[in-house]
Amino acid sequence: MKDYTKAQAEAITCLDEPLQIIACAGSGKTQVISQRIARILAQPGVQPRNVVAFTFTEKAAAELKDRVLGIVSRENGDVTGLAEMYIGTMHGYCLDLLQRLVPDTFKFSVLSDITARLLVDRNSRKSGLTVCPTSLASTPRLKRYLHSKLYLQAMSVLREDTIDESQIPPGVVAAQVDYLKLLYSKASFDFTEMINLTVQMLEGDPAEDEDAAAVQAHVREDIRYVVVDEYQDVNPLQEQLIRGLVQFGANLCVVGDDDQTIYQWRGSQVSNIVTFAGRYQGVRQVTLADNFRSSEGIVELAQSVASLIPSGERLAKEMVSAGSQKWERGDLLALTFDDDAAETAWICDRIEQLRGIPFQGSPGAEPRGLSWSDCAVLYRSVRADADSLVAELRRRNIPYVVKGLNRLFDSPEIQAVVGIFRAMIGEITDNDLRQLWLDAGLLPDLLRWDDALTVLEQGRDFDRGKRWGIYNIQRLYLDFLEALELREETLSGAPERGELVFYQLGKFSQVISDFEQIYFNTSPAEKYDAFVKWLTHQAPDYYADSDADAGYATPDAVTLATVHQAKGMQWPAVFVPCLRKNRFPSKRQGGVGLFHVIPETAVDQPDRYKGTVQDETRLFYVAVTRAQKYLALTFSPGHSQLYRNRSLLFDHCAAQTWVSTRQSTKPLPDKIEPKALQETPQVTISFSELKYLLECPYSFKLRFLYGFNPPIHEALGYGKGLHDGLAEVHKKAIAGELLGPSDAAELVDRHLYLPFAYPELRTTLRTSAIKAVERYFAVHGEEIPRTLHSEKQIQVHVAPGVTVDGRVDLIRRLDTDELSIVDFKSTDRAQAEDVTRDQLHVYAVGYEELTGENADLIEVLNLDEAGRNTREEVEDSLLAEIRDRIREAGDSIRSNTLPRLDNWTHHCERCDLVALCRDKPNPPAMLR
DNA sequence: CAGATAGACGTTTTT
DNA sequence: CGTCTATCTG
Repeated sequence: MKDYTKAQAEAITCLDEPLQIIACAGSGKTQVISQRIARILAQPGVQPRNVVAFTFTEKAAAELKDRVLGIVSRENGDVTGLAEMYIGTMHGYCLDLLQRLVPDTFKFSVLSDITARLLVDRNSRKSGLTVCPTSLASTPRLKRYLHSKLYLQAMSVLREDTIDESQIPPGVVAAQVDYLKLLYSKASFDFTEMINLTVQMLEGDPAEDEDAAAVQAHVREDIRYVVVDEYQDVNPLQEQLIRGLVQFGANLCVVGDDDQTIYQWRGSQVSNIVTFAGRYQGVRQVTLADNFRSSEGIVELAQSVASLIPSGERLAKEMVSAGSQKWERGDLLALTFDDDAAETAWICDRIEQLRGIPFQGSPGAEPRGLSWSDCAVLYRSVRADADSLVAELRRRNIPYVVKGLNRLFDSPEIQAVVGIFRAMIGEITDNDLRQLWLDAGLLPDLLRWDDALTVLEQGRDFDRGKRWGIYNIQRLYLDFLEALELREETLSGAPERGELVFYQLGKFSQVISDFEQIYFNTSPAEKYDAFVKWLTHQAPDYYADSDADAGYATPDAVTLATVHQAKGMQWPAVFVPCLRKNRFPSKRQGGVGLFHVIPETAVDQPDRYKGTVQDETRLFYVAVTRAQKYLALTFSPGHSQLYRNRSLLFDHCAAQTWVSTRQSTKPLPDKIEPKALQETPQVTISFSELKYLLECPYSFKLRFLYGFNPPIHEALGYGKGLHDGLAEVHKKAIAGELLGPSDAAELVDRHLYLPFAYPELRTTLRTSAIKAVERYFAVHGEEIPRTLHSEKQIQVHVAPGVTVDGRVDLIRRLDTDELSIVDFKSTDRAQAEDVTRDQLHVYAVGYEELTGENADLIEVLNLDEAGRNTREEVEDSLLAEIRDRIREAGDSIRSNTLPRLDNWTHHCERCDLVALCRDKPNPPAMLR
């Protein structure tokens, strides 16, 4: 405990009172939370499953998990059972909770922003979109495509915020009812509904609703400690969730910094954190004021920025520098330039100057030379302002990464791909298409073009068969690429180009999946027509700010990001350019907005959704506190009238004594060898991903790094439905309730969801599913009471930062008293889950980590009529070997060495993406 | 010099 | 559609 400050130690040891930790920037918050969780776990009688910790992002969760694991294994030497502690996002928690305890939701899947929009657009009336009234005189109704985003925002706000329902127009209420009806009829959650339904379960009457009773019983029995990180960004619905989880007396600890609230436009409410102590009884407040990240100059500057926020809207606190960095005159700069070009040039000059300057991460550490990745340029808007810097960095050959902006549809490669479908419906000629592909540099082998055209020709023929499912867009796309024999290596240009192009092609495969998931059951001609229209008019906008990070490897490059994306990060040198009036603080937005659907007065603190000067000040505070030592704030007049003047934030900073307004002419210290700080990224993969990785690293790369998806199969959902049905059987058995063959039809009807099947297939599959369940009861009925666990969540920690997680179908005690790990297998041709011995041994490793107990047997139970079951002993030698192989697999992801198999194997035979990898070997001459 | 009016312009994003 | 700026008007 002596490495901690007094405040930190107080936070760590306070386990029994409601605790509010106010953590200033760089105060070692994550370390404190992890240490506190380790303390909780060390108490006698506390099990890992008694602890729930929420983070804002998956990334933050991975980091926290790894820290806790590190501390626990160091201090206790044993991490058994830790997989049962939940550390993750609230969304993930709610989804998991529902799909464990509420059988009706087992079959539900989650819509992304994009697929939710597609669903609303396609069902414009049924979703309520076009019937939802607005207060606009000129646009009395919302329009398809144009307003689906706004409509979804309103649908979220209505559920997430504190709303005065009496003020909501009846038409809007009716629209919302329609929307939810559609969502549930499609067995889908949007991001809000996972939390909303969980809250309903937590607040429902257990006497009336058996699902609510099950959820509440679980919470009452298991949850004893709840920790909420980034508490300042919690919205009212999430606050309700937290209250529901602690309603039976669990301890609550919230951690946050009100000065860093930057998501109020998404509904988060600063007042949650500001009034926390007044809303819960006997709250202990601890302020972590020591900043271990930045120099005194930066801390003082940040303090002066925070003081611009009116005192009634923030918690009083005084951040102090712990002296981890030394402030020197000239580290902090506020500079003005005549134009954009001069500003950009200076930033590049400065980055080049700083490269190789000795830097110590903490006092006493070995100095290293700063490198590219130690510099970050943070914008209010990357989209609006970053172009000129990108051009200059490229001109100077300085490596850089622009976060979160990919502009997928701008690239000639994607335009060429879009051309395939435009040509298909006759919007452009085949010659135009060829020209597009030539211009994009995607035709290494012109001879193959005719084969590709044949694929197109066949695709155009809508009289091939009656079933709409055979007119599969994804299939056509992959066939087209296959006909061209397009390979990563054979593309012209620099070697990295192949990787870049494949990344784009893979993203496009994801675009097709998104579309086809919603439009699968549309007549072929209409479907292709709608696809092209969507690709030209909507998709570029939908995907404009979609995720662009390619894998886990971190390049040594300058980071360009928005301030929002920089949250939680730090760099030795930070640049904040384009500090222009109306940009930062940003001018308020016009346009058709939320309050044209929902009356402003019905919402508590409606200003959140509009953006205030205080919000912008908090955002700027976040930007400043990212810097460890060097911080440059710059301004040059923008091109348009609106952005000609200096930002008031810039002027405020320039007036601070710690800041220089002219760069010093004194020479910088002597340079040493630049050495990038290599952070080992956290790698978390699922069992199914691991399966691909162990079989063929390149197949893993194509699927999970590039994003290629296999075509949708009409029977998709069959295997899942069977699994879910049996899961309910076994879960009920654990609770003491035994189902039998007469329940088979009801089970299948509850769990089998076949969104892509045509009517005839649906009937066939339903019948065979019922038979399979009946057969299961007939063959295994007597063993059902021997269930120990069903759908058991397990995790394997192989090496620091490498986690594999997944679920084991069934764990049971045989009549021989042996412990058996069981995997169900069904012939679901869409997702032929081939369970290998390797994979089952991974389960055995996971089970051992979870319970400390060794499994004796691994079994595969085939649910098919003709299928064979297998049963074999767990092999200890294989267990050790599998650990090594997973560790290697983790390393290969991090270093991005994911090569093809050396030669054609049986894995290639069954791989549905093999066309993107290699040719089929020629059959032996005799067979030709 | 206050007030009216025309014209320019349009952010951030996890789950 | 709303906000900010420049310019015009009395």
